[in-house]
Amino acid sequence: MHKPITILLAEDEPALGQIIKESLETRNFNVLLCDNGETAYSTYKKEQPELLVLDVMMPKKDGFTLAKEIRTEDDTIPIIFLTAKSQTQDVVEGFTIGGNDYLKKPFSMEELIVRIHNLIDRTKVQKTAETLRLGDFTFHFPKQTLQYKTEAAVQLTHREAHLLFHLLKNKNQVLDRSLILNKLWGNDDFFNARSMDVFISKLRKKLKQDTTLQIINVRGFGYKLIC
Amino acid sequence: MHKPITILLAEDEPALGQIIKESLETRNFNVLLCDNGETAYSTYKKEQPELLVLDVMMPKKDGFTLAKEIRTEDDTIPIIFLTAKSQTQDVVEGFTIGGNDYLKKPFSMEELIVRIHNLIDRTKVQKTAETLRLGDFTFHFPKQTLQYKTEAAVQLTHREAHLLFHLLKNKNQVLDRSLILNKLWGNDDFFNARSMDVFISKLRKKLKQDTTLQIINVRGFGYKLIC
DNA sequence: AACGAGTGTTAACTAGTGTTAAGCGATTGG
DNA sequence: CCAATCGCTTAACACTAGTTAACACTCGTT
Repeated sequence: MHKPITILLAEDEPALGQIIKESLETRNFNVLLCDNGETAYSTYKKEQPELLVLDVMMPKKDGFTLAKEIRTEDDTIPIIFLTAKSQTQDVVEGFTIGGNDYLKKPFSMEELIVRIHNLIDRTKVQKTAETLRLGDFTFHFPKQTLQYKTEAAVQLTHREAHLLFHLLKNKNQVLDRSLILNKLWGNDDFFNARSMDVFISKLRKKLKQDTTLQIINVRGFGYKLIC
Repeated sequence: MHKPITILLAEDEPALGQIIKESLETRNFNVLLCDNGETAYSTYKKEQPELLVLDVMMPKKDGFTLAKEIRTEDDTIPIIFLTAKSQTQDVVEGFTIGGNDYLKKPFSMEELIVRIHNLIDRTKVQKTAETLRLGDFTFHFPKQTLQYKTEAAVQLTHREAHLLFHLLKNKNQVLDRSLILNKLWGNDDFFNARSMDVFISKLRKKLKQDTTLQIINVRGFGYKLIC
């Protein structure tokens, strides 16, 4: 059993807010209910929830404005907007950028729960893929950059970055050849294996500034990144 | 306390105009009263009010004509029309699209004030929803403008704006080439793909003031906007 | 109708990326 | 110790993407 996820729910209509809160609680979420944008903001600051469900039309501070403020402090937290039917499609769609979603009222509780799970999964994936330290290097996987100490960051190619990412994820363990080949190339035939050799060679070259790092070969099995 | 909102009131009947003006002023609005369409237009140009209350029947220039002219310069400003009972229903309703509302004479001052507040809330919500943050840039999709910090906003073309919008909507994720091509160009043939390359190039140029932003290529798949 | 500004497409050239090939080096089991 | 296999490295190649400029088209103005 995982520990419950805390959701901040801002909804000014008391009856609806209570129904949503209770439904989510039966799904083992921890729900903080606020009835306007201002208390929602202070609750956010205090409790640091993992996800926000915000009604767009609220007294004192509307959902979009609130979202903007919170986004200046955390631009990865997933947000679901609850919108009245009067809201035009494209205005709302414009706000679905980057970890946002929206739901038109009236909606079914099932829909809401599905979207909550989607967003949580997506951000979990993203979090594992941030900046990684690798000896004297800083490896930023999303940006595909590799920086030696404070020197200028070197741009890696897509293949290089993914290969390094997998090696790093399994650092100090043997990483199976065919496993990577299947994951990055789709299959582990002879030619792809040769191609991978080339990339291992390239990575070694790019990592040799830090002599404590080594990609060593385990004949017949795969590679091991020592660090 | 917020700073007062400026309302342009165009009403040719002096007594009525004065009553409305005074009522609104007690509600802390700043009211500019004009008694015909032409002076209303020049006052609009000079003062840039946030909301318009226009009598439909006015000497020199009627309210609808005036609204049309103003809408060519600002198509989001909320407008409330004051109509005589002689006005047919559908003519008036046709004009309520897009941030407009209307009120049949005679009306109560309360009604007017409620509608003013509604429209102002609605446009406030829209405005915050429409401006998107992108690193140090502010991207306004409907206006197709891109502003670096507090510098003057740069006008984007239609293609540039749409492409950037989709990249932003899928920020930090790979956005499939053929998906964008089908969405923006209609199909993903060779020539459109070359055309898209050109726009990616243009966007990179326009975004390079903020070095934390990058449009990186994922060979064979598409692009990823890092921010 | 002619013009010009602005926008998007096509074309030509350049740069970058990943795959294939080939030769050499290392490791291991017989 | 030698042969077979596996891995390493470099370079050539094919393909994808990037950049710039020329061209074509649209639209509003004169």
